Parts: sequence; structure tokens; C-alpha cells
Amino acid sequence: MVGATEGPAGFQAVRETNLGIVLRTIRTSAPCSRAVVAASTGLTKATVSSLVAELIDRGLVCETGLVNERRVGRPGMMLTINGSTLVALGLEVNVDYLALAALDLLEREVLTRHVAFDARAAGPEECAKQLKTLLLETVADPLLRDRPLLGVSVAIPALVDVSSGTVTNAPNLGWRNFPLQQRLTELLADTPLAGAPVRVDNDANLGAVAEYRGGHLARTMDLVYLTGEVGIGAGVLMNGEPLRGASGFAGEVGHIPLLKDGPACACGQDGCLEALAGLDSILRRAVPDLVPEGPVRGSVVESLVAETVRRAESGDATAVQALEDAGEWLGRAAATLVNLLNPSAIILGGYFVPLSPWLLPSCREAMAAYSFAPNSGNCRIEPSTLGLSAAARGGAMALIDALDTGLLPLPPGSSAA
Amino acid sequence: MVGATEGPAGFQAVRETNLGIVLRTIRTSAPCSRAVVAASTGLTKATVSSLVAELIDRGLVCETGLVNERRVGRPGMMLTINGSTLVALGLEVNVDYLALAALDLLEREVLTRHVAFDARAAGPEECAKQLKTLLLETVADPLLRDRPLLGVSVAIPALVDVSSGTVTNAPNLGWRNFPLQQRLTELLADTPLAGAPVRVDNDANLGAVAEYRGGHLARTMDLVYLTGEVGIGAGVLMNGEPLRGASGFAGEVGHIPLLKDGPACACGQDGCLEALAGLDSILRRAVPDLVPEGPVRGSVVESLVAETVRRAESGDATAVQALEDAGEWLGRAAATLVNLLNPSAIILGGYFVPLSPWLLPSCREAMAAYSFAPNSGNCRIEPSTLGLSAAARGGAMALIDALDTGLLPLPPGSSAA
DNA sequence: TCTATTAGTTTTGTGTTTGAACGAATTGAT
DNA sequence: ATCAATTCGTTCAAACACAAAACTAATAGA
Repeated sequence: MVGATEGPAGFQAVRETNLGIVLRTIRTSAPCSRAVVAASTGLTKATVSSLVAELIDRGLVCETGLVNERRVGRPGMMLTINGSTLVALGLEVNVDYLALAALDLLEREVLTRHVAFDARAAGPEECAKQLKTLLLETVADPLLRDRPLLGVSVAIPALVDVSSGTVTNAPNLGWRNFPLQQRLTELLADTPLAGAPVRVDNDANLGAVAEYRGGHLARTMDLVYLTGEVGIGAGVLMNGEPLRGASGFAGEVGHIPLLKDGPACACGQDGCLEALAGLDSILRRAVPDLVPEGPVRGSVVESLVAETVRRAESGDATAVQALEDAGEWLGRAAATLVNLLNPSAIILGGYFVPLSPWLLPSCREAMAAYSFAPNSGNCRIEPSTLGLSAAARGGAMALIDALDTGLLPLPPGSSAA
Repeated sequence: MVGATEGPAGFQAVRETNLGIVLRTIRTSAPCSRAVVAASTGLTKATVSSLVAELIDRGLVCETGLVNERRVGRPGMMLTINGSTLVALGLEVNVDYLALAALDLLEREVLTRHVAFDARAAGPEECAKQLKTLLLETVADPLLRDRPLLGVSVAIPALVDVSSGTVTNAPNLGWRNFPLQQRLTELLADTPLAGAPVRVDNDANLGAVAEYRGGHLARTMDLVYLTGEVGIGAGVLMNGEPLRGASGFAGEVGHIPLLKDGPACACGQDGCLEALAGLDSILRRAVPDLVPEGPVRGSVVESLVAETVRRAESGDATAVQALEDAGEWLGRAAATLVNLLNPSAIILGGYFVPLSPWLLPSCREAMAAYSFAPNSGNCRIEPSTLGLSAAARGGAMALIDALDTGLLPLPPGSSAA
């Protein structure tokens, strides 16, 4: 009944916005005094004092001591993000494993877990229960005991309706229309995690967030993260926000048509990027003697990739040529991304990372050639420096980001015994 | 020195946000009472009264009289957007003409002008002066006399730094790095237009805005507008906001690589969309006997397009085949857009409109075939229903939009003699 | 020791939304 | 006709959050 598109502004809204601004300022300006925050935000010293007091009270910020850098005047009390209280939990559901990353507000890894799990065979309901178990074990860990939770994020290779947290379609998992957020919230109702906000999002989007906040290209506002798993997906961040499209299908870069009358793709068409530079296509051409008939899946993939790397390192012409060819197609796709989106970076994730030494040269060349903007609009293309389960970490980071951006869901009161 | 990313929230911010919310609510809910606005925004009746009073005072809203729909209780005083005071001016600079559209707050055309002008030959400085003349003549018109101005928007086929209003690069005009916004503001300094905010933006983006607000697909939040001029550009609106990319190059759809080793493009590469379905390519194949050597330009284009339509209507096989082929390439490009951006509509503008009867069938077919999402993610592709100078109107609409969205630049005080 | 300088708090003021109460205008029943 | 019920809009005091300026605190340097 309250049909406003974006809630009207009231007192609370102002307060929350400014709390977020101060929090973000403190994060970016590392240790800094209230006076610095006031100067760099435009708020008055008095207001900043009030806001900082509240942030300290909620356990988000702490004072680290005076600092006099040999300057005239009273030394300021330094402020830092408080890394020792709140924790954000990021989960990742993938075809053959579940991952969890617990990050503190400084985005340090407090805890990570990685368990084998066949989400396809188990089905969504069983998977949700498994996630619950994983979460309960995690919060019982001595490292997290009694630390309040910011929320839970779930990354999943699927089409997700973010507003409701529903998995609309997950082809690789064989799920359709499963209300994961709702189900998980229900399952956590009578546990220590009751009330913690649960979010669900696409894994490529959250991978992009991880690169945005944690990678070596951190704080790049316009970037594309390419997942190199069985399929090729893209997480697109434009102006720091994920690009979702009208119905959540945005970023299906794996199936853009690159070659008329090209090789058949699993999607039913021909000449898709995935059919030209997808993992399956690469492996079939790079290590033709080892790839079995039918779709390649599961742990076999890892060993085949490893073998591809081994042969390429030893100069095997077939493997090298296959990788260089794939790199060229990847470069043409990257040029398409550059021409349409003009990102400042394209990051190769997943299995593209170990293969990047052989993919990148031809990829960069093709990207430069087919970009309209001079110098590809200054777009760099590089392998991800984040390890596996980047999406889990990205999810946790997205929660922290929501805090910084002033959309803080609800930082729980901390002190005030 | 006030280095906040987004200004902190204060009183003014709250007030302006809420003014915008109320204004938008009144616009969308047509004639409605204060009580309805309060209910649908979540604001208090008292607050709404105060906000509406200010909007009326500024000439943005007016009361249209009581209405009792045979319901119990005191009848409400109906509110409507006031179309008779403020006017937004949209200018358009193109290769061979200047256009102007004056819109009132109801987005009705108060006045339009269209004058021939060779912006390439004249150069930017002379063009700015010409725009000044056009503006001064316009505001002197009896239809606009004494009506306060919301602002001036300039649409231009160029790379634009929107924040500073600088034309970075306009290949078709031969301009580079011209501070159009600054220059025009200076030129208007000692005229009746002094102080009016001036904005500059890319023509495709503003064309997209025009479709968003005024076309038959109005209020489609995620759409792509394809300009079919000499080049093919895309104005992309995602979630109602223009997509610009890191350096403003986003939307260069004309040069995405669609065919390996395809025909040469003016950009230096081969197989670009523009080389396959650009106007030049279409005309050369459709009416090969009439197209001269070298680039086709100026008014010749119009007559060649007209002749193409004539022949296609009469069933000329060469012309029809050329259009169908181009339509297929356009469809493959559209599929790429669908896969990457998942818009809910792609709109063909410019010269694509008269050619669309022959382009669209093959275009739709290819788009459906090469889209990953089922049914192309429900994306429609249709010709624009807006006439020429859509970008000029889009610019004016963008100014009005800024008001509605709460980013109101500064609605000038009106009454209070 | 005194002054200048910077940090942070306290105090006072201003602007905006809020909530409840009130007056206004209409319908429908008595 | 009169009165209750209902809905619309305004008024007024209160609460809230930021702004501005005065004030206290802590340091360096003369």
C-alpha cells in the first residue's frame, strides 16, 4: 500500500544516509580524525561527532588512539573500521561444492569453508538445509562466537530475482523457481541466526563485486567479470552497481553470436562465444586425446585444465594453438563488451586464470583491433587475482558495501548492555 | 575541497527529494487529491500540504477544482502538473540541421523549430552562436513570452563529458574538445536566458529518453534506442538511467564485430555491424545504380532512402534482398544486446524507421534465434514512433525528468510578486 | 608563560517532518 | 431539516537532525 518507488525522505533517512557517508569516508581514509571526516564530507564537526558516536556504539567503528604528526594543535583521535565485532557471511552454491566466507568489516577473512556437495543431485530443498547446517557450524566456531552478524549472502549460478531472493532458473543445477531467500530465512528462524537478513544474487555479479572491492583493480566503477566455468557468464558493474536488465538475464555473454555458421553450441545455436572459447571447446581442441564423448563435467574438468596447462608449458603446438584461437574469440567478445559498455576493466575469472598466459596475448590483440574507441577506451583485460569462491567473498563484501552506501539494512545495536 | 562522492543529506536535500517525489506522484497519478498523494507516498497529509503549496507557488502544479465521485466525505481538491508556466528547451545539433523543441511540464510541444545548418563547415564556435540566436528567437516568440525556463538541453552526435558539458569528440562534425556547455552559458549571460541551466548530452542517449518518456513503450525502464543515421549508435537506458561507461564510449554498437573477415568498415576494421547494416551499406546494395563513389552524405541520403522505399514497395528484388540481409545482421546485433543487457525493448530510430517494414521480419527472426533467454527475454524490437528531432524532445524531457526524480536543478520561484 | 593552532564538545538556532486535533465539505439516514 | 458519519485539508505543538558559533582541550613554538 505504500507504493512509493523510493521511500520518501524523513529523519531516519537523513540519519542513515549520513551514517553511511561517514562510514564510507572512514573506510576509505583509513585512520583519520573526526575533523578530517568533517572536512571531507562537508558535514559539520558537531554532526560528525554525533554520527561517529553512534557508529562506535554500534560496534562499526573504533578509536585507535591519538596521533600527532608533529603538527601544531591538539592531536586528533584516530578512527578506524572496527574489524573485531560484526561479521558478514557469504555463501556460494556451485555445481559440485558449497563455499562459505566470513569477512569482518575490514574485509579480512575470518573464516572460510569449502565442502563438496552435489547441488544438482540434492535438489534445492536439501541444498537449503545443507546451507543451514553450514551456517550453524560456522557461527558456532570459536572465531565467530558471540560476534553479531551483518547478514547472509548466497551466490548461485542462476537467474535470480534479487528483490524476492528467488532462483528463477539455474540450468546447471536443474533448479527452477525456488524461493531460496524465503526458505533459508524460514530454516534459520529458530536458530542463533534468526533475523539475519538473507540475500541471494547471481554468482557472476558477486564475483564482479569481489573484484570491485578486493581485487587489484579495486574501486573500478565500471568493470566486467567473466566467469570461466562450464559456461561463460558476465557480471557487469556499471558505476559500481550490478547491471541486471529487465528480467535478470543481463550478462549472458556466453551466447553472443560471433561467427556465422560457426560450431554448434549447447544452447542450440551456432557460433556462440561459448562454442568458440568455452571450456569444453578449449579442452576438446587442446587435449583432444583425453576428452571423452558427451559433456565434460565435475572434477574431470580440473585435471584436464591442469593437463592443458602442462602441455602448453612444454610447448605442445596443439594446446598452444587451441588456447591462442580461443583467446582471439575471447578478444572479439571483449571488444563487443568494450564497444557496448566501455568498462575500464575486464577480468577473467574461473578456469581462464590458469590458462591466461596463453589466452591473453591474442585476446588483447583482438580486443584492441575490434574496439571502436581508441586504445579500447583504456580498458584493461586481466586475470583475476582472487582465488576460488570469489563469489562467496563478493557476497559478503556486497553486504558490507550496503552499509557503506548508506543502504544499511540494520546494523544491530551492539553495546548498551 | 568538499570531496564527498554524493553530497551529504541535509534539510535542503530532504525537502528537494520529497518535492520531487510528490511531483512525480502527481504526474503519474494524473488528477489526484493531496490525500491520495499522502497515501501513496507514505508522507503525512501535513507534509504533503506543505510540499504541494511550494510546488504551486513555484508554478509546477495547479489545482483544477473539486471532484466528488459520489463518495461520502469532503471532496478533494484535484492537483495536476501545471502545463502553462514552465518550459523546457531541447536543442539538437546534427550534421545538416539544428532543431529545437520547447515542451511544457506536461510534455506537450509548445513550439518546434528546424533549421538547415552545416555544423561541420561552420565549426563549434559558430554553431554555438547559431544556437544562441535560435534560443533568443524562440523565447521571443509569443507562445513563450514571459514563461520561465526550466533549462536548455543540447543533444549532439558526439562523445560528451556530461558533467562538464564538453564535446570530447564528434567525428561526424569534426569537432574535438569543445566546451559547449560553458560556451553557451557564456553567450547567454546577458540575455533573457541568463542563468538557465545548460546541459549537453549524446543524441542517442536523449533519443532513448524520448522513447522512455514519450514513445509508445513509455516508461520502459530498460531499453535500447538504435540511431539509424550515417552511423549506428545506441542509447542505452538501464533502470531508467543512461548507461555511459567509464569514459562515455558506451553504446558504440555500430562497431561490434559480427562477421570474421567481413566487409571493410569506415572505422578501419572489418565485419562491423555498420559495415553490414549501416545506411551506406544498405544503400549500396539496395540501389547500386544510384550510389556515387565515396561516402554518401547530406541530403542525398534522404532521396536515396526514399528511392529504396519506393523500389522495395514495388517489389524490386535487389532492394528487398538488401534490406532483408541487413535486417538479419541487425537481428544478430540485437541478440547481442539482448544477451548482454536484457532490455525490454529495442527501438529502431532514424532512417531505420521508413525501412523497417522490410528490415523487421528477418531482424526479429535472427534476434529470436540468437538470444539465449527464452523469447529473447520478452524483448520487443520496434520502429520508433517519434518523428525526427526525437533527441531534441528527449533533451527537454530529461530536464523534466530531473525535476520528477528529485534532482531538480532549481525550479525558479514563480509567483510571490 | 603566552600565543597560535587544531580537535572535539556544548549550546543555541533553524528547518522539516510528524502526529494529533480541528475545521470544512459532502453523503445518507432520521 | 437535522444529525451522524466520513473524508479532505489545515493548524499547532513536539520531535528530530543538522548548522553555526562559542567554548574547552591539547599540543607546538616563541
